[in-house]
Amino acid sequence: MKLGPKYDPKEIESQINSYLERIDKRSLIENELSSSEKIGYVEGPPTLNGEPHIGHLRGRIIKDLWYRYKTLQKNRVEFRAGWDTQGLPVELQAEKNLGLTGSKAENIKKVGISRIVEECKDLIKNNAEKWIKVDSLLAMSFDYEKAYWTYKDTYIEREWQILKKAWELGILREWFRVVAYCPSCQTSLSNAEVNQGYKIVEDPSFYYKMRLKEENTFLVVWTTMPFTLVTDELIGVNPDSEYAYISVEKETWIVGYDRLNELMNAFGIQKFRVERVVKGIELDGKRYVHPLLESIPGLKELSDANKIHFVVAENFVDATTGSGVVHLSPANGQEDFDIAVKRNVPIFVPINDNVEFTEDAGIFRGRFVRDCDLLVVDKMKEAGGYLKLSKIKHQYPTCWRSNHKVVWLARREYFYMIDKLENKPITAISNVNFFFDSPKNRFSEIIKEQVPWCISRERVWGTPLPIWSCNRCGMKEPLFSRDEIIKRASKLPDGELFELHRPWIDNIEINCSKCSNMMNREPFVLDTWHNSGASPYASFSDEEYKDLIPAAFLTEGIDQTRGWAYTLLMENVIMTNEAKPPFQSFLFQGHILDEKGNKMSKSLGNVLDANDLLIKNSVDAIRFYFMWKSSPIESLSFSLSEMGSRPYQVLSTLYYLHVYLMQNGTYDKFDTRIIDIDSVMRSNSFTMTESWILSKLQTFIKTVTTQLDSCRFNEAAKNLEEFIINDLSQTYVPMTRDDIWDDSVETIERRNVIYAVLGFTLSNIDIILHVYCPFITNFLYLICFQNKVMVLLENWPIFNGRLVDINAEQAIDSAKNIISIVNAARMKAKFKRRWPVNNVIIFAKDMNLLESNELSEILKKQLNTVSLNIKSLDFSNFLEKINTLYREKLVSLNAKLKVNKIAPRLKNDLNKALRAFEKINSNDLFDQLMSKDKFNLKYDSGEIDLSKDDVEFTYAGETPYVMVESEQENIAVFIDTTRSNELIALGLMKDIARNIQQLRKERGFVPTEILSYAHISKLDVDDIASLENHKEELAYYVRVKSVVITQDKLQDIEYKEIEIDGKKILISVQ
RNA sequence: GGGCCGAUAGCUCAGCUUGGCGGAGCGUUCGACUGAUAAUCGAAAGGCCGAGGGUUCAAAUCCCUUUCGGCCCA
Repeated sequence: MKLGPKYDPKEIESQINSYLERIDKRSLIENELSSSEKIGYVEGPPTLNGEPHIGHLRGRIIKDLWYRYKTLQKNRVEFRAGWDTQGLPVELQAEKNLGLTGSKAENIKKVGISRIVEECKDLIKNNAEKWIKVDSLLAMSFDYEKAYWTYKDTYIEREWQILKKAWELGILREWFRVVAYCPSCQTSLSNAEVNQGYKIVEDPSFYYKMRLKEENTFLVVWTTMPFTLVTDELIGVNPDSEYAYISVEKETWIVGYDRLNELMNAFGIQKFRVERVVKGIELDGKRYVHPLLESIPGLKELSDANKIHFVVAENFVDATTGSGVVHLSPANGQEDFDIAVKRNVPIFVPINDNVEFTEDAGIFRGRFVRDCDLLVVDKMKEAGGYLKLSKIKHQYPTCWRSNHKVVWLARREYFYMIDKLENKPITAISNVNFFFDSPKNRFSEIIKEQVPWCISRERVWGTPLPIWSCNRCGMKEPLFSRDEIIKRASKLPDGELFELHRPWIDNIEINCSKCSNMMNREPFVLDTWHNSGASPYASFSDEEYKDLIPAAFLTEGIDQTRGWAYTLLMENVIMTNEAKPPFQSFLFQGHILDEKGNKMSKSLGNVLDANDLLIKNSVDAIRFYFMWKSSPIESLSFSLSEMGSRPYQVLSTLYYLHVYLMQNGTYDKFDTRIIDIDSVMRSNSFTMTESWILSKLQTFIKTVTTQLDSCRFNEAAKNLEEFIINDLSQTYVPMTRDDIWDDSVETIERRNVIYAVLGFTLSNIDIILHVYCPFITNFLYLICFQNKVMVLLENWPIFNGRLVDINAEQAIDSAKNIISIVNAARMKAKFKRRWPVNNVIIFAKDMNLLESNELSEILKKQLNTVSLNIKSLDFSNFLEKINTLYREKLVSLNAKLKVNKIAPRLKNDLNKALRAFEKINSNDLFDQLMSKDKFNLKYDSGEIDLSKDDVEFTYAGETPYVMVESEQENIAVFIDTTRSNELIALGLMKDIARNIQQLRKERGFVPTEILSYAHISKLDVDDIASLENHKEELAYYVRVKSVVITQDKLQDIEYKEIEIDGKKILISVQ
């Protein structure tokens, strides 16, 4: 590896990659950390249904940053990759790959479950390879050999142990879940599938009436799904809305008051009278008679027992649609179901797996439920409950595959009854570090909801639910391990090593231990969230689980709060049956958005491929940019051009700082590998500048460490930026540049001190920045320092109080301020910085720091001034301040009358007085005011005594001084703008030197090389004379042996024409 | 529909906890510096602090309402 003159990030990456391939990183680290404490990590496994895009990068960068940080701090991190392999997205992708476009049932019939499962496995294998490729471009440090895969039998068996625990604790039970069910595919749809399938469809709009039991009054009810009258259990009204009792012919009806007129219009009823109006809440509890009871035995049974068929007033009821009165069918709607549970009403579900009504539905038995709409309407007509039937078009979910309208259906499923965990989950997270308040609160809110978690899914590709049910007596028997299954099996068609997946697990025959009849496995696989949520336990051995869990640190996207983080917690609490979290800390990350702040999505076409980005751009810059731009919990709008600006500059500056050190150090044969900072500090050549940068470095180390500990990666990155660019590159290097330029033997010690301090500081930065940018830091470290085989084996810098020098920090910091202000004064005076100034006077409030000789030497050099005076000034009293400056003859004063003060006293004489005032001398006025506290102003017809309060003074630098003042910093500077011939000559010399240096660069000479001649021609006669006196200095500055000044061009010299202050001259160097 | 988060200069973001002259970096214009540098320095331009209301001597900051965007849930 070589430190080239040009920063080429991609070249660095390839050199570092090939270097690291040649060494055994893992065993080197293990060796280095053999006696260190082990800490645990669990990878939030990416689902392998697709390829990584840039949205995935943020999490991976944070993970790797954390790993490197902890490793440098000498922790042994078990840093395994993990892959989420099961679940619906994978299953759907597999079907797509197989070219299956039919319904689920058809697909299975066509190719069989085993073909689909094999395709799932192929697919995840392929995608994992793509992920690993992106990871390697990104320099992820994962251990892939020990990666966990959620579909592997060993993993599944351990996952089952959590189920077992839940079963034993009575947390796992059967219960109903209202699912969107596609009758054609005969499978339930996930929420995501439902959401993508909303369409405008046509449905019946059916109005009917139900008589109240205790009054001769009818409720007018509306539904778009007449078949649900078969499962009708309750009628809902809004508690706060108004309902009207109206008389129509001989009957009394109840309808929503807001809907009354429209409804009567629709029914074609002109003659009706509003009897009275009540609030919905008053109707609560009134019983009603379902007219079809005699035809539906199951419903009649419940109704006779007075368990159903009464009015409930509930907020969710919308009183502004239909009749304002809705019927509730818990078997066919989520809200209906929730209300039924809340009101302790039994759930009536006379529907089988084919979505047909069962025996309990009486005359409707055997019919597909949706086909019963018209039959129900007919029966209602016969029973006298019919009011009106029409059509309505509305948004309704359809199956994205078959286009069939989905049916909402209460299905028997398996649940974790989370409320049975009581307050264990919330206690478990009380001591978890979430780094920021908002995600912790959010997570707590979710945990407090305690909604039952449905863990079963009617799918193919997932962890099978290992519970068998007897076909005859209904006995349930769980078998939570392969051994148990083998023991109970009466037939093992695939042998003892059968795969723990469908279809193989379903081939096993088990007979009921009670009635010895055939048992069938409950036809479910587990929710894939259960699958990945089991990872802290399932991906480790018992021993490892004991040592590594709770894991030290986890991080995932903020969307995983209710996802993985939640399931991890619940499963661990179940597994331990204690308030134990599986993680000690959890950082939730905001999402990556596009440049304009829009979310990235396939439909918008703004998704950026990770592989592409990483191949085309500097990986260090990508990593640094992601961490630098915003706080990890905020969303991050990704902009390629922004990435290429500031983050790139930081890295490029760091690169050239190393180039600077090596270029100069090598010239003096300085060995950057052996730097003993303690002995350097004892050297006589160790100055305040060195104290300053080393002290700054310590503060920097302390701050950055704290910030990384609290996941303020962006703040730490901003500090890195500040330190590299402003402190090191912009202050330390310029302040020591002249010392390095000197190449005499006598000053070698001074130069060695600078090299050592620069090297020490850079090596510290290399280690700290390594967690962000592994390539450039390894590269620079290996070339310049190389204590170890790679940075990762180094020690994280520790704050060293012995290197702290607050005085030096403050002194140089204020010097920087002064330099800025003096530069402003130069601008004002149009005085180039290369021109030496005769004298600079600095007035400061706080003198202590500025009085050191060392500092004034630094200032003199940086300000390019012959002499420097530093004086104290009281900035708090305005008049005293200008008095001081005035006595020093540095300012000229200008006085103005404060008209609003004197006008009341002068009245009509005001103008006369003003004219008189214009004629007086401001200096005399000031003198008198200061000495006598008043000034007698005479004018035509009178006089007035002015006090200090009546006059406003302004001031400006008195020729030849130009003044700039910073009120904020309490500093005023004066520069003397007189230019003697000598100073003009010096300025000219420096201007020419600068141009010759530029020419050296253009002509490709190495900076340290001493050339033979510099030629200067076409100067004025005067300039030639004055420059002659500075030939030696010029030779020193441009590193040539001899400077030749001629009036006319010399032959055979290739000149370059330059312009200095409007004069054209010729220069050359060779 | 509910919960949480965000909105401040052309861009990216601090400031809000605990009210007191609206800030930084980038970008733009002009000028300066520079033999490590795509770095830096000076000056200028650039703002109804998303909108509306309230509390207060005083609001970017506290309270209420609202709009838009993001995330989660329905």
